[in-house]
Amino acid sequence: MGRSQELRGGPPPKDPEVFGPNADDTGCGILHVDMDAFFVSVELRRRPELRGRPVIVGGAGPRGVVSSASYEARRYGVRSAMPMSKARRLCPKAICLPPDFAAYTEASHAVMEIFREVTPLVEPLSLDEAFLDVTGAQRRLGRPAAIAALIRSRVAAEQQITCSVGVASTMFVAKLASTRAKPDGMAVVPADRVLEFLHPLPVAALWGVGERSAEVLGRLGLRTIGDVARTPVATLRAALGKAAAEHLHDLAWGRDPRQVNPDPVDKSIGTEVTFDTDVADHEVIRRTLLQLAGTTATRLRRAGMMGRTVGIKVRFADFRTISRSRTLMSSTDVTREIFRTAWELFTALGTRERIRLLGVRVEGLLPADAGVWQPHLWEPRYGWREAERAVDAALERFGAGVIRPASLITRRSPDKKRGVGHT
DNA sequence: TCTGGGGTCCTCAAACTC
DNA sequence: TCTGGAGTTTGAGGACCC
Repeated sequence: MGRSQELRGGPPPKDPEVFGPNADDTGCGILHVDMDAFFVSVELRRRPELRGRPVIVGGAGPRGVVSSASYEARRYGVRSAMPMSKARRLCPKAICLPPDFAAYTEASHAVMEIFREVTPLVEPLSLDEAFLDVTGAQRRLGRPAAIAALIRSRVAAEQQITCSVGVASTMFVAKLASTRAKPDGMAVVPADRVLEFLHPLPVAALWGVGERSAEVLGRLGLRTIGDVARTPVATLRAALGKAAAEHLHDLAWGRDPRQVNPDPVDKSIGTEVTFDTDVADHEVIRRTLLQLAGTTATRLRRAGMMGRTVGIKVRFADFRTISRSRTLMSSTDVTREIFRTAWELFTALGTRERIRLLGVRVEGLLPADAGVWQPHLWEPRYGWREAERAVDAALERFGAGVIRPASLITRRSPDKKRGVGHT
């Protein structure tokens, strides 16, 4: 969940007069709402006795990372995406909780529902943040800053979660503004003061600049967004490529043509797993790929989508990561077909190396009812697809785990992270 | 220190098509 | 029929986002 505040927004030069809640919000129809330490906040609702204490939500296994940290834990240097082992070292007193995505998803739906009562133009970015275009809601609900305040108070009152809101004329600036407002605050960037807001910020605050690009820009002597703005696009292009150069130069001048899109379509669906300990046994790998294919296929069917390209991702013990993919004759959402392709892609690698992570992904998605699915000539009218749909229905009714491929049935309860199917 | 899992988008090269 | 070039598709890899 997000990069650290230092990297993202730099030291926030808080000036309530200029970028505070009372700044001029004329023409600032875009809101970016970001929940504060969302996963932790959801946990604290049901465990209020933990309030005020350092709390970390993260993977419990030996290779888990921090998903969310309370502000008390952040004081010790704990950050999201940090290995849990390091987080525990930095803050031994922290209470560490395993993630409960079902609870976070439910809380997220409730919050998004509040947003949709304000405007239909809501674009969720993840479970804990969303863009809202409130341009059309102003006659009904008042100025953008007033709408932002309304949202903040409703989320706090109805969900017992604080959030921060950025109010601006573009999505990019609204996002930076919400970062500056954290925690539990609001920032307004007046349309005529965007450059004043943007240019002192570090280059890493630009959307699309991560560690690598920041390093490249640093070698050019570019430290702030203002530096990027004043650099000829041709120079940026030579360093970063055409698309990135033009994109960053535009953002640096406050130009962001994107509009809030309430119906973004999924382009791929996939599942991956990191083993607790590296695995070289091909039988374990085969079973893991079958399980990953099954999960992916189930998610595809649940989403009503099919895809034509099947890909695998393999991360070796030394963290080298490769991917392989193959485009099929027609789209699929069938476990057997996805697994068969994934296994063929894997065996074609001819590797015996120890593996840390395996992933299966299906790309090139189309709605399943788009009529693009073509059964093969030799495929029976009612085949695996129908069988798997029946399994979906049974799982829906009787719960996860009641049905699974015979090759995944083990005497022990399955634990994919230890390698599927040790018997 | 030792790096999750879900994704998107871009670049580049090779293969393919016209 | 062969060939070169342009455009498109595919596949791999990497950077980045939350």
